[in-house]
Amino acid sequence: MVEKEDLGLSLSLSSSTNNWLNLTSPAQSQPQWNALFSVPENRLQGLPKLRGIDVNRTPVATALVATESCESDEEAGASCSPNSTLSKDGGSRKTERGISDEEDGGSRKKLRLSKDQAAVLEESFKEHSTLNPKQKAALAKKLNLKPRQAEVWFQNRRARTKLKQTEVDCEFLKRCCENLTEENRRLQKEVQELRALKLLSPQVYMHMAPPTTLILCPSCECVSNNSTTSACGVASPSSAPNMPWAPIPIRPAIQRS
DNA sequence: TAAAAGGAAGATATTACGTCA
DNA sequence: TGTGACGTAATATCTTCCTTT
Repeated sequence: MVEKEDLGLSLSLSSSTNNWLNLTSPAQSQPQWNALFSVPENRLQGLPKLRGIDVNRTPVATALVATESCESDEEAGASCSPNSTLSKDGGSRKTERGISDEEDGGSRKKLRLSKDQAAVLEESFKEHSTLNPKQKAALAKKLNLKPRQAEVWFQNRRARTKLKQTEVDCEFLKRCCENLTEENRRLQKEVQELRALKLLSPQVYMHMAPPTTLILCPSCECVSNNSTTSACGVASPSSAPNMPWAPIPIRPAIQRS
């Protein structure tokens, strides 16, 4: 699968049809996601303490053992979650074996990954945002985690990346909207001025330069007033006669009588 | 060859826990 | 010391893609 995070700017939230809108934006310069998501040092420093408990061992690890059979299934390619159910009222979960976490000896606990574990995961994520089963197993083994934990970390990491990207895209579109609104205002004003000019002195108007023509590039929809190439560099009709170019006269058609 | 069924994997929504101000 | 906000691990469910029949 194409890594969507690498696609520059795309607003679509669906997985396979995210090419409906592609805009040149600051995001194209590939934001430094790792900088955006880097965990503040001061936050990490407190993590290993955790009241002196090695979160990867007890009692969390003990509770996680309850899902061990599930993990082994997963290694064979099966997923755990569709077979488990959750009672919404108490958060008491029953596994496919019919044993709730509480019956297993503990409610849902969550561990904090150590600084080193997080760093390794981050490094791995830099290389590839998804894990194949082999990579998952290797990474889990390296970090002394369950494969499911590595998988979950990557899932959440992808979600965070996408959320951040969406925020950036949203900001960019806001700015686009503001710019277009301003441009529209300016053009409206220009139209009014030209209309007034035409009314007041038709002779001066007749000697003005011909209207500028904007070219709409069909591939990227950028607009250019260059007669041979669009802003994106795609050749215009004169050099590429097969391109479905659409010249846009920007000055309103004013009858010259 | 098209269609239905089923599974795998990722995306998304939500919950729950730990930390900090 | 209690509490609310926040980050994030974990879970549940949905969606998409691919393979098989």
